[in-house]
Amino acid sequence: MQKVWEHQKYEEKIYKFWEKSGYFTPKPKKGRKKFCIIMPPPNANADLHIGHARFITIQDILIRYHRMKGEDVLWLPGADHAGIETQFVFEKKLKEQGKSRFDFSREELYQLIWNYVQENKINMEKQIKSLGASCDWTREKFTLDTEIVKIVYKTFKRLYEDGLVYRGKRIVNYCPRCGTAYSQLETEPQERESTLFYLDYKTITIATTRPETIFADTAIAVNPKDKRYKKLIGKTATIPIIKRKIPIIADNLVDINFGTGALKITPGHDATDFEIGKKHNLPTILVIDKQGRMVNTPKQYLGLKAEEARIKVVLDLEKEGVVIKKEKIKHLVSICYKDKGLIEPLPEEQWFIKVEKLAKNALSAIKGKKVRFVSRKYEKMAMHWLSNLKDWNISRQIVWGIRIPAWFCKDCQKWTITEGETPVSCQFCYSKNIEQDKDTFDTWFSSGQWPYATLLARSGSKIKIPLSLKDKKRLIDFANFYPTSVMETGFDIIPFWVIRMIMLGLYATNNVPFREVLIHGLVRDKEGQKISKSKGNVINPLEMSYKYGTDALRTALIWGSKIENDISVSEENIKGQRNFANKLWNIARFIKITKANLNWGKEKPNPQTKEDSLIIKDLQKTIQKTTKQIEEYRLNEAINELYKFVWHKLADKYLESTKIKTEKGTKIRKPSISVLQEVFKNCLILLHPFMPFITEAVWRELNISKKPLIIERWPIIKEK
RNA sequence: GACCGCUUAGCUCAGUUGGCUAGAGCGUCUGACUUACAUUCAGAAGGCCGGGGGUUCGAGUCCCUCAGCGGUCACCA
Repeated sequence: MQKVWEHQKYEEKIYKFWEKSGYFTPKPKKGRKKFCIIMPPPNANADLHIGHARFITIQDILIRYHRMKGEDVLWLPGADHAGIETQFVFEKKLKEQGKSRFDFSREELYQLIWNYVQENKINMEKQIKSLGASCDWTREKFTLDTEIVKIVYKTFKRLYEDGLVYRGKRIVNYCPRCGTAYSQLETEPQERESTLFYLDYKTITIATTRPETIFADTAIAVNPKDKRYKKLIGKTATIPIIKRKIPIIADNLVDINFGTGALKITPGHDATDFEIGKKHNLPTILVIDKQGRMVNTPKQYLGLKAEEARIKVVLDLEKEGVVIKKEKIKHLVSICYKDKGLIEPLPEEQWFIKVEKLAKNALSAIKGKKVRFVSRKYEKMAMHWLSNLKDWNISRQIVWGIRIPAWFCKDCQKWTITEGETPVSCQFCYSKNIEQDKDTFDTWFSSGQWPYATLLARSGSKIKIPLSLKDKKRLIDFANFYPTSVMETGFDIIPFWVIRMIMLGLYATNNVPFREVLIHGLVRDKEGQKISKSKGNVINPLEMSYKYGTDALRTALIWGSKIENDISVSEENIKGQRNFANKLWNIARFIKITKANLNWGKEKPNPQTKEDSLIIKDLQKTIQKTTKQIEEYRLNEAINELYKFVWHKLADKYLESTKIKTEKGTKIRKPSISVLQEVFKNCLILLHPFMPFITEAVWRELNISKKPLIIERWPIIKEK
């Protein structure tokens, strides 16, 4: 054995050995406990970052621990096509080459992105492997795999038949630059300073920040409780410039204290106004188109961008003398989460999921502890979201994704929904004049089905959704591993992903997709700052793994903070863990040099000195403690416990007490060897989930067993 | 504005049914060239556990309150 742990010589070989031997692939037996984690599929559009490394480590620790307990363990890896994200990244690349998506046909563009993603996927798999992830690559899934897509289609069709999917005209969050609508979740509020204009509508004065939309006004609303305006309800007001008369109506959505308490209603360009307009049967007028330019206005504004039009309109209003007051206010506007530009609320025909019922079922599953959140704060977050959800817009006007299996009949104006196959004709009037919707599904609609889709996909497509018990006999993976054990993921995607998996899982399978939810915090830098490229504090996990060893990186990623909390990681931390790995290596080396590794385990541990008894007692305590800590997901405490035991109790104290100096060199007291073997063997077992490479390497170097460590049994201490 | 969380050593953080002298890593300081390991060893300093009040035999831990920080949400035009 070399003087120091040289991880680079071992890691790749050991990983290949594990994978080739099939230890990552479960061979389920009846009656054995099952443990399953579906890996949150990383987006197949970039390198792994330190955050990925952390969650892969956490999941691998749990997986290895349960595997060593002798359970049937499945960790299913995957990759996400990540619709908008990926198309966005790809378009950026095109831009660098001086091209844009409009230079290609739909098919060409799809193929180009496909190739790009395939490349990334292979790269990503390599990176996950280098972190020691013991996931079952034979079951790897991609969100665009044929089998997965089939299941997504089926779910969509059934939702449609159940009346839970509808096509409706609603205000959507349209980004004129991205050329697509977004869901409620994909917009961000941003504080902006704007001018609030008080405009004279003859009978009443209103306040608005968007005077360019006055041409789309179809009413003025006041609060019914507002004494100032009671007499005016039912009368009319007059839009300046175009002099159109519009009714004054009452609606309690209007805030009495804002502006003048009178709100101009523009159903075409504002979500609240759209709602009010619907309630009062007001017409919808559009004055801004999808490119963000003015339409349906007096000639002088036509074709202008909305913000340019505003300046011109204000000038004209001032000329007319109807601007009563101007006031600077700070208010929140919606911006696109991708390009940070203004979102234009527009009424659009899109596919929506009615979420009320689904959310209600998800809520009661959480309340009934069918899904248990390990951390209470995140449970509250999920419940808060579920209680406030709006209908989910699942259409995206992009190419990269699963195309919606809906065909529009130009003759009878009805939609034919299929399970993916192209219909011969309209199912209502049999016209052949049909055309498929150009839109694709929101990525989260497919990843929301991930737990059951991945487990079912292996069994072929002859699956009915919802699944019946009869199906289960045939569907082995699904029967064995669903509901999965733990969903381990980041808090930022609780609303996008976690709650939707619960909703869709319950809907499609009548069962929750997972029993527990473990949410991890962010990786931060040494000072606790968020990691970002612009701050220049990026920690590259692959570089660190290469420099200090994967085991060191892994332990550093769970060291010191609770899983659910943010963690500070620095190169010094990783170095410190590298030192620990080296300490472990050198204990092994010492054992080998002194030939204390011969006949490993032949003799039962036979404590003779008080140090012998003490270390055996301490070992038992450590086993008990760490087992409990892992069970309760307190991985930081477990690794700290093991660190202290190995370094300070075993190496510093016990090992020193067994040394005898002879003329030929240092030896270990013979009667203590059996004790030392017992203790060290258990250290390797307990550390294996955290530091899989070095423990497996040492296990082999010392010839402890013919069986590899990865499938060695976790020790059980009987409680007294 | 609403909801949630945090405040413990110089720094980053543990401390889960309230109970030994409040811990870890890093950092700092003193000493050691001795060895399986200098990626080492022996030791030390450093804490009114944010402020105040309460419950209790006993509070870092439970309750109330104040302050500071952070997060999530929100239709205020």
